[in-house]
Amino acid sequence: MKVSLTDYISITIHQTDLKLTSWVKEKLAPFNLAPEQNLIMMLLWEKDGLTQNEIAEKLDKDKTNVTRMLGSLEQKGFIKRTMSPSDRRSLHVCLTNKGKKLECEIIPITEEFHRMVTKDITEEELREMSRILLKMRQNVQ
Amino acid sequence: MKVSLTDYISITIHQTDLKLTSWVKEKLAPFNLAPEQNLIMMLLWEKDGLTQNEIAEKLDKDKTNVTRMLGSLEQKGFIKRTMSPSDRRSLHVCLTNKGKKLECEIIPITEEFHRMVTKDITEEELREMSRILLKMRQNVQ
DNA sequence: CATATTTAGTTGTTATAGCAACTATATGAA
DNA sequence: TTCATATAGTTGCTATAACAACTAAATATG
Repeated sequence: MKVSLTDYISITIHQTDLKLTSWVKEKLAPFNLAPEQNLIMMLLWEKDGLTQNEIAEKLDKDKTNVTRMLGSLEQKGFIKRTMSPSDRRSLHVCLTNKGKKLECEIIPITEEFHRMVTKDITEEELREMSRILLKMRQNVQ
Repeated sequence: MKVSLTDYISITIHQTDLKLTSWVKEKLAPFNLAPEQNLIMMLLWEKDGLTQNEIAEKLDKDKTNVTRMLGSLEQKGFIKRTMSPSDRRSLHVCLTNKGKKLECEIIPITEEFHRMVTKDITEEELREMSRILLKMRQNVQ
C-alpha cells in the first residue's frame, strides 16, 4: 500500500526541524547571527577560548563546517582565533568585546524560543520525546 | 542556571534529523541520488507528471529549491521537464525510463530505513511523537 | 480591451552539512 | 632519532535550505 510521505516519521522530524530553525533564523537575523553560528556563540559564552576541535566535538559537527562558521563569525567581529602556544596546530577561539556584548541580547531570544516551542507540552512528554529521538539515532548508528 | 545545549529539544531534533539524513544519503549515494531528490522521485513514482509547483507544495519546500533539485535530477537523466500545453508557465515533470527503473531498487532501501529507525519503538509512541512534533510546528507558526 | 495583479519558474546570495584531499604539526614506535 | 601515524585545521566540491529580485504568462478588474 502506498503511503503518504508524511507517514514517515523521519520526514516529520525533518520538516519540524526546518520550521523551528527558520524561526530562529528570522529572530537572529537582525543581530547578523545565523542559527548554527549562535550555537557556537552559546558555547563560547559558557566557556571562552575553546579550540575549533572542541567546538566541533561539542556540536557534533564536521570540522570543515566549524572552520567556515568561525570564518564568518570572525569576519563579523564576534570572535578572534589565536594559535595555541602549547600546540601550534590548534586555534583557540576567543570572544571579542562585540561578541561578549551580544550575549545579553541573544539569550532572551533563545529562552523565548524554547518556551514557545514547548508550549502546552509537558515535561514528561519532552523527556519521552528526547528518549525516542535518542533511540532513533542509536538505531541508525 | 546554564544548561547544556542538548537540553534544548530543538537541538536534539536537529541532530537526530542530521543523523537520519546522513544514513539515507550514504545508502542512496551508489544510485547517484540525494535524500531530498529521492523524495521528489517518490512523489513521481506515485504520480508521474506533477508540475514543479505541485512538487514544491507536497514537499513543503521553497520553489527555488525544487527548481534546482529538478535541474540536478534532469541532468542525471531521471526526469524530463516539458511545458504544460494548458499553462505555458508550468512545467510538468515526467520520469524517464531510467527514472522509472530506479523505483524497485530504491523502495527496499526506504523501507529498510523506516524499519531501522523505528526499531523497538511502538506504534503508540510514534503517533505520540508525530503529534508533539506537529504541535511544535504549530507553536512557532 | 487594457492594465494591475497573481502565479510558475529561474537566478543570485548566504548558510548549513559532509566527504575527500591537502598542509602543518605532534606523537609514537622501531 | 627518524620515520610512520595521528591530529588540527583548510580548501574544494556537492547538496540542501530560504529570501530577494527577476521574467514570462495567466487572470482579474476597471
